[in-house]
Amino acid sequence: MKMATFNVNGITSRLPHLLEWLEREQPDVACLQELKAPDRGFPLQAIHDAGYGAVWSGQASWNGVAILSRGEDPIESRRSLPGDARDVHSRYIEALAHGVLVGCLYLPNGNPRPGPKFDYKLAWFERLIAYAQPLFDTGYPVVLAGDYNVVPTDADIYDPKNWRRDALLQPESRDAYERLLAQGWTDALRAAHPNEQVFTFWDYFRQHWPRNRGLRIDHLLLSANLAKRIKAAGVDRWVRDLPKASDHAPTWVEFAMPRRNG
DNA sequence: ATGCCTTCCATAGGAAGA
Repeated sequence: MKMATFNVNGITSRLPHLLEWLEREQPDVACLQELKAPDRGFPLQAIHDAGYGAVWSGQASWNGVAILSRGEDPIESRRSLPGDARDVHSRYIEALAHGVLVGCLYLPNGNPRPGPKFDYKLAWFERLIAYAQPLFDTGYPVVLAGDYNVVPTDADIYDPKNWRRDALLQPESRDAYERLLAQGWTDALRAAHPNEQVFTFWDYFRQHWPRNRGLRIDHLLLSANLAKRIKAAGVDRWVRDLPKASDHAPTWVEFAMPRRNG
């Protein structure tokens, strides 16, 4: 059982890459972020043809999240994060897929800082922390996967020097991430690769991809019962190397799961 | 301090990303 997260940076532009990736890697569940398309622009037919069911929450121009599930329709349980009825950004969707409750999130970037966007990021993070605690406490198998827009430590970036003032490295952002983990969640990539640098994002500027100047900002957080079943975790870097690639690469975790009946 | 490059929306160039 393999679960992945992929910030596509535009589902319309990236559809050929998405389909090529699904075909080659066959994730059982895929969380997508930055659809940058309204609901009616979601390419459901192509995704069905690839063998996946989907739920999605779109928005014109910005944001937008989706959950794909191989061979079944995900059962949607929620399509926004509670705690602020005025927040209309499409940044959270949740569904039951392959026996796991999957929360797919696109946490606000927060730049420029200081300012209202950084305040929004921290407020969104607090809503996530408040929502995640009772979810963890249910004991249900849960994955909270997505683009967290947080570089957890200085080991998760090629060189923190030029990013020191960026919202992704702020002590407040990192503290919020660590408080979320302190509820009991396991950062799958960190757990599977405790002593090596793993990047999931390389920006379009300054030839950062060819020079492997990356950041780790896409994370899969696992409930306790899933964390003990981690078999492997990694990043599908070949997708970042395609022409006209997203600036993020698909990031995944594989579990050793008991066979389900049927 | 800003631009770098890429997306969307629209059809020029601005907003946003990170």
